[in-house]
Amino acid sequence: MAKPRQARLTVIEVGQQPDLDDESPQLWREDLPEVARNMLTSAVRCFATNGFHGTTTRDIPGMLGLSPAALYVYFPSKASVLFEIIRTGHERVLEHITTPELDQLDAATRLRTLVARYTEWHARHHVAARVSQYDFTGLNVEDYDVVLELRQQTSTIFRSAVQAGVDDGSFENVDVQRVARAILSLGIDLVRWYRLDGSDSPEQVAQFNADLALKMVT
Amino acid sequence: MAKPRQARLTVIEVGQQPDLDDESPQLWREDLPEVARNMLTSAVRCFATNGFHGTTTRDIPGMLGLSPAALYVYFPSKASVLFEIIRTGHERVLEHITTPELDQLDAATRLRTLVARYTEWHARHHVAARVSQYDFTGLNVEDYDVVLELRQQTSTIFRSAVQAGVDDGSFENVDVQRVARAILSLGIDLVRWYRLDGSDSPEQVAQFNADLALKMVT
DNA sequence: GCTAGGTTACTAAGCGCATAGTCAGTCACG
DNA sequence: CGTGACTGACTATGCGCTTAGTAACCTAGC
Repeated sequence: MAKPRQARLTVIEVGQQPDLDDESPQLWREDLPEVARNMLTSAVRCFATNGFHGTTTRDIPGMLGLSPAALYVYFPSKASVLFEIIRTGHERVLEHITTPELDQLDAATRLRTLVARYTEWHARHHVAARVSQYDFTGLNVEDYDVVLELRQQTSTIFRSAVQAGVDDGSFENVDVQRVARAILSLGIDLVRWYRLDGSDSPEQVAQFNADLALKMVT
Repeated sequence: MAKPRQARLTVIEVGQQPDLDDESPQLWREDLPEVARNMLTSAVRCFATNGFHGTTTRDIPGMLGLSPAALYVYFPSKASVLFEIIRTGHERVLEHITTPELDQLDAATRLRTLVARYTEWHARHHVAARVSQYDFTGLNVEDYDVVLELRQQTSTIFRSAVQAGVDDGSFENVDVQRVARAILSLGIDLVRWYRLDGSDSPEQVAQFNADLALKMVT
């Protein structure tokens, strides 16, 4: 029986509170070392619980049973960990709602699909999404700009979908900007209260929000 | 001409960025000294910009041109400042949506009024409301419980209003819990993006959200 | 099979600075 | 001369980050 490399007990179980359980651990880039990906998962949980400024550089590796210095083996700074999380989150949600077949659909189905996908993603990754939304201001200026660009691309996709339905007459003549904002609000605000162990499955909230979006435009 | 008591220039103008301008300064308890109320206004702006943990005890009195120690003349700790802000915010919004004549109205008008009032309040006090929503987790346990109670009262008012319409048949047979949550989301998520100097007045967003709420139940 | 030399994956210790909070003291005003 | 309003100077602790070091493992040569 091999002697364990690491004598100290890992405290990763502490992070397994039900409200911090989601699919965020599967989010990270494959080319990162496994420990780096664990570090991001740990950081996501710390940031989601205490915020970026409320989390210390000891907390993040500490959750993995590693020493404070271990963080700096994989990341140059605490801020770079935050950026990696938020950028990845924004990229993933964008690629999840961007599918080529969407343009072939009629306006109503297109909007339904978009809202359902957006909502389901936020439900499945609500811990990482919470960090992406709430600790946005912890980013430094250059990083902020990168993320802002991704956010604007996302908004544009929703506005276009609403606009398309208004143009072809299948939706009412609604205020496109405001309706798109309201639809995004429903998806984003989910991260404030959603729990995977609650009564609503990701698919159920997704369907519910898609229904609401359709009601908003008719 | 009276020599100014305070030689140092006040930096209160720094807080007058357009996105930090709202009616929060009128929120505080009348029985607090004027300087204490200024301190709360200053703290609201700091917390809204950098979060509770991202704000130092020097920042808050510093915005008023006062020394670091001045904060402790009016408040026992930084955490007590946060609590005063969040508690006051939650109390004020609750008293703003709780009006006796509401029960006399038909279900649709009642819901419209409720949503419009809730939304308008969040628009007018979006800076304080942002702190109330985002720095919620900075509270210690006892304080958290006090605020949670106020939040639950607010939720209940919305759920009852939706339920009433379902019961008397003026609304569709919707999922009351989910619809109420979606309506609250629209009001709360406002604080993430709303600016008083933007294109939407508080009355306009209020009307828009009230319309959306009605669409959700029909 | 055994070891020298190199590599991987971390840690122990701590530096310098920032931060929350304290308290004796000061100063304008009545 | 007292009082209310506030400050200067301070302390103890916590924080982000660095650096030199090391245990465990891998590989090559004999």
